[in-house]
Amino acid sequence: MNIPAKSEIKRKDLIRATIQLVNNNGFHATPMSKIAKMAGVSAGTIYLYFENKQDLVNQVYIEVKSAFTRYAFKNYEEGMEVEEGFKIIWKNIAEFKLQEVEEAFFLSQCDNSPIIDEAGRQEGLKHLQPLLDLWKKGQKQGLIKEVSPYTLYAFSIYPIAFLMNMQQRGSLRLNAHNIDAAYEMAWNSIKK
Amino acid sequence: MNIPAKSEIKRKDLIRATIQLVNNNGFHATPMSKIAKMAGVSAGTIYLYFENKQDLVNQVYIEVKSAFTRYAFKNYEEGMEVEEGFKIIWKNIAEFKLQEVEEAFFLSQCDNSPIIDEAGRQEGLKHLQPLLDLWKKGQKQGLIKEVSPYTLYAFSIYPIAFLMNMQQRGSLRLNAHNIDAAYEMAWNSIKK
DNA sequence: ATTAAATGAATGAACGTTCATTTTTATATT
DNA sequence: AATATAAAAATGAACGTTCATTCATTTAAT
Repeated sequence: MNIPAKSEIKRKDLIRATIQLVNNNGFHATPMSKIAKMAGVSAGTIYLYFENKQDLVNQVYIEVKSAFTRYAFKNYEEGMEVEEGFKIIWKNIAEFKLQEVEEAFFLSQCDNSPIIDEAGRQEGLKHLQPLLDLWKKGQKQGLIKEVSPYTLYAFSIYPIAFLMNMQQRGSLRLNAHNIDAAYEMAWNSIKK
Repeated sequence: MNIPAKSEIKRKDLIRATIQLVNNNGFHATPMSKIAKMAGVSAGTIYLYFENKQDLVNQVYIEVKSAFTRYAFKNYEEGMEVEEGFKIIWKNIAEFKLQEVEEAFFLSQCDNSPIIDEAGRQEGLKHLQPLLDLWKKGQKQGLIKEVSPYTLYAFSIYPIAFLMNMQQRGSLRLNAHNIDAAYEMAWNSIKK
């Protein structure tokens, strides 16, 4: 196990603080001074780790997005049957959004607003390639509807974000039973 | 035909400007001075129509949300068969999001961020009641899955917002054929 | 003793909001 | 119809605050 350098600890603290504050107040209503205070450093220190505020949130976005992707493809291998593979990935994503609430909420806020510039967004999109490949394979095998990957994503993955938001607001309580039902709906919508 | 008072024209101009600017820059990155300039009034004038900035976006939100709801239930009547009624409402919502892009984009941004305070959000939620009633009827008749209305919404309505965002970013081009396919996916996910 | 890391007060730009003043509109008087 | 007067609407410069960023100085590490 690597012992992280102190500087790396501070960087993580800053990222954690940014996520929390942006979740609660939004990007522009989150002053650098508060981020610094929450991370336990002084205002100027942020600029040793990040160029400026925009660079800070870009880096946070990319970091969280790739944590998400790592989580999404846990236990998944390319050789798998289409339905089995999809189920694993779907459940991973659901689990991430329920376990890592702060990070998931941050992502959904970024993905639905102009906070992140186009460069950061492109960077974040790449990572879902294995899922797109799986869908393509499923379409070749006649298992999955012949619609664009965006449409498949819209009906099978995107709804998870809504469920998470509702749970976050206390309007909904998700348990294993609910999640199984939701998975069935996702699969029913994309299967041929 | 009513001729709107001049003051009402200015109010509408301010609302239109707010939608456009918040869509492009986000709420906090949209100064009152720019809203005023785009609406063709001076900064101080805004405060004759709205208490303050928060009140402005709250009112914009409520106004756009109720325009959306009116659109959603066009040609719908309570006596209808469940599947027919759902199809009409679904297509209305899709049409709104494709025709009234600015307004739809504004709503999706508000619904995924802390811009709108809880009061405004509650106000906006009420309006979907007829759809919730229709779903309840469908569940009684054994036509629709026995899951919470949030879950039904997540899989059948919420995806439309994603498709619209992608079309807005040029990643996707929606035509009548696409939309029919998308409707099938929505129905497949919620039907029993 | 040298280098690197961190600090936090200072700076200047930008913002929301106010209000004394001006401009426009409506009403009354000749 | 023309003019005078009052009321309403609109203006935009000014105010106080907040913010991102900088940098001379201090503290810690090597």
